Amino acid sequence: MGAATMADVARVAGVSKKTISNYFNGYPYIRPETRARIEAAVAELNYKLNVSARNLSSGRTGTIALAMPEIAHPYFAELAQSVVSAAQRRGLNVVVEVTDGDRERELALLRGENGRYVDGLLLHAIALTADDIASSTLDVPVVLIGDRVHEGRFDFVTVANVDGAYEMTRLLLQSGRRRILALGVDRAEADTAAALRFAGYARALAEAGVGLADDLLVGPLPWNRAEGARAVADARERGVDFDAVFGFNDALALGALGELQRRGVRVPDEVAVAGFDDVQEAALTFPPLTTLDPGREGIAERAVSRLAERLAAYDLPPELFVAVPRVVRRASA
Amino acid sequence: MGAATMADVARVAGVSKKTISNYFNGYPYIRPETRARIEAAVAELNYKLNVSARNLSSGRTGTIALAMPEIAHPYFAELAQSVVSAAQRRGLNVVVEVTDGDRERELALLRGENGRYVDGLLLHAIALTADDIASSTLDVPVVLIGDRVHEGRFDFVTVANVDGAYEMTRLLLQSGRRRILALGVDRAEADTAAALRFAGYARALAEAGVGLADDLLVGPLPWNRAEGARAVADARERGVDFDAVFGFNDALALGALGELQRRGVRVPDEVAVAGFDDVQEAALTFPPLTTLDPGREGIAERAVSRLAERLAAYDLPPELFVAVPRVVRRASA
DNA sequence: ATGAAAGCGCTAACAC
DNA sequence: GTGTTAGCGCTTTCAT
Repeated sequence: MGAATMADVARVAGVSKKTISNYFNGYPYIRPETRARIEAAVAELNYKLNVSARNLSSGRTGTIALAMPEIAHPYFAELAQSVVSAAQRRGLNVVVEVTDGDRERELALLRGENGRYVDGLLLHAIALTADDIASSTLDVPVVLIGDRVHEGRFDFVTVANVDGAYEMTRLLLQSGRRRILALGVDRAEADTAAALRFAGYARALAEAGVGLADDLLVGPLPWNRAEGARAVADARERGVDFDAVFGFNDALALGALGELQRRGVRVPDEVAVAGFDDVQEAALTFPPLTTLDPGREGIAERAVSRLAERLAAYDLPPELFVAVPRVVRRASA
Repeated sequence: MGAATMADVARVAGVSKKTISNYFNGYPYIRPETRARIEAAVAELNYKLNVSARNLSSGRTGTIALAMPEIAHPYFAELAQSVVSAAQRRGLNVVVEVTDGDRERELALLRGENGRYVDGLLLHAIALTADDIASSTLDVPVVLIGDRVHEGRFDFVTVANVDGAYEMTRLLLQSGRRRILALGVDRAEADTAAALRFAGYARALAEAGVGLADDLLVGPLPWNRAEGARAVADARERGVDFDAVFGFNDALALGALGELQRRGVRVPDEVAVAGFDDVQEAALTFPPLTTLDPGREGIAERAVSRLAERLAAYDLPPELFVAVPRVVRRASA
């Protein structure tokens, strides 16, 4: 048996292979009657274009890879959704690679260990160092997404972490809060989200003449909900006095919010709560969470469009795109 | 320039092309010294296997498509994660297709309109009819995932919706609840999740000698959080008396839970709340949500492994796999 | 354990 | 508008 080929379709339709190829590639100048004969032949033979053959011949795959630590986390799920939509709009398919935030897996992608199977790579790495990134031997375009700003060979799409955290902290200060529990602090590595968001927090406090208090800085810790809840429970147990919580991501903030409610603390009257990410759920809690919208759609769109540009034109200089988060004020702060 | 090919690597390593091919395909009988020369040549030339060429030559792509209505919804995000993991374990890549639950897009996939670009399709369709599915002209294996049981040409992986809803309703009845608000009811189409879960609910009530009350059946409505909240608000406004809420998915249940809290109704003391899906968040609310775990991991694993089986062996009879949901009892009911 | 040669099914250049 | 031809870079017999 064996599936029908273009040659078969050409024969049945009584035209040349090239015309069939034209048909499938959207070439406009095909006579309506020819077109009809082609369509009939395609239906008769149940012909399916062999994309592998096209790929080999054209040197492109029409596919990009999206690599990220995980999919199930709301932030990444929403990002993946936006990336896939943006890619679909451009006729690109998306292969999703899950790295578990494992440096080896991230490196493997930058080394192209699986061979050349996509036209480009969108990589949200979390474990790679600047040197790792510089050492890439990949021969297709790469666009990095993430928090650590890596100026270097690749395009980079990131979020204004410092400014975002600064704005949110200012909002809390303006509403009269002075003892703001910061969840997710980690100053060990300079360019992580944890360090950058802390920097914004610290800057706002300094500007307002409010001192940094060690007992209000919680971290390093994993940025998930359980830890957010635990941190708040802990602070209360230890008798730490605070009138606001700023979770450096929504998961931490939502965990904190839940724990405060469990303890009967009124939000925002007694304690205000703010997050960072604007995941869908943030709008749906009670009270809904005040947070920072990083502009996920914009990030995805920019990352995909930049990759698409590189697919078309080589030798573009690396570009840095910084999305500016927008404060989304809801009832929690 | 042009990237290096196997022939180049063969030349530099001083072996034949076939040996290079063997090397990349995990053929074990290659002398260590040969292997070393190959590796040196690969590094020197920065050679990347051309997967398109391999695909054309071998007639396989090593890639499957996962098509679903959306990614950002927690249920689908978690399913996608599990599918990608299961596929990675088998050395398969996953292309994610988003259909928006649009029948035309779902049909396009079953018609193979994009040509042959994957070895198989995992389709979580929500709009397709049995006829649509029967009309598929796709020439690669298809495994359907979903709520509507479609016995037919394709393998089908689903959840025991009736039994699950029955068990949960029994649990509520056993804890003394008699007026159970059912969220998401829709009896219009026989084999939808809405109809099946309702059937389980009704069966449990009947068995317990509790009558169906029209004012306790809410739907049809979209199965999201806002609707869950609205349904509860509505019921309370209208003075409907209920001592439990069974949301036919977690989104509805979580919306209901939030609304009850907003209104100061104690959960589960005054009203118990139960859901269906066991999304991650269900464990993290306050109180944590009692729900049904459909066994997402198992579903994903089964769907992928069935597809992998079909990739290897043709002419397997279609199989129906029904995951039995497990009650996860938490504090809300 | 390795080599030689024949395709896989398409695209792209160019001709008409 | 349509046809001809020469590859794209592998895998796969079949030999050795």
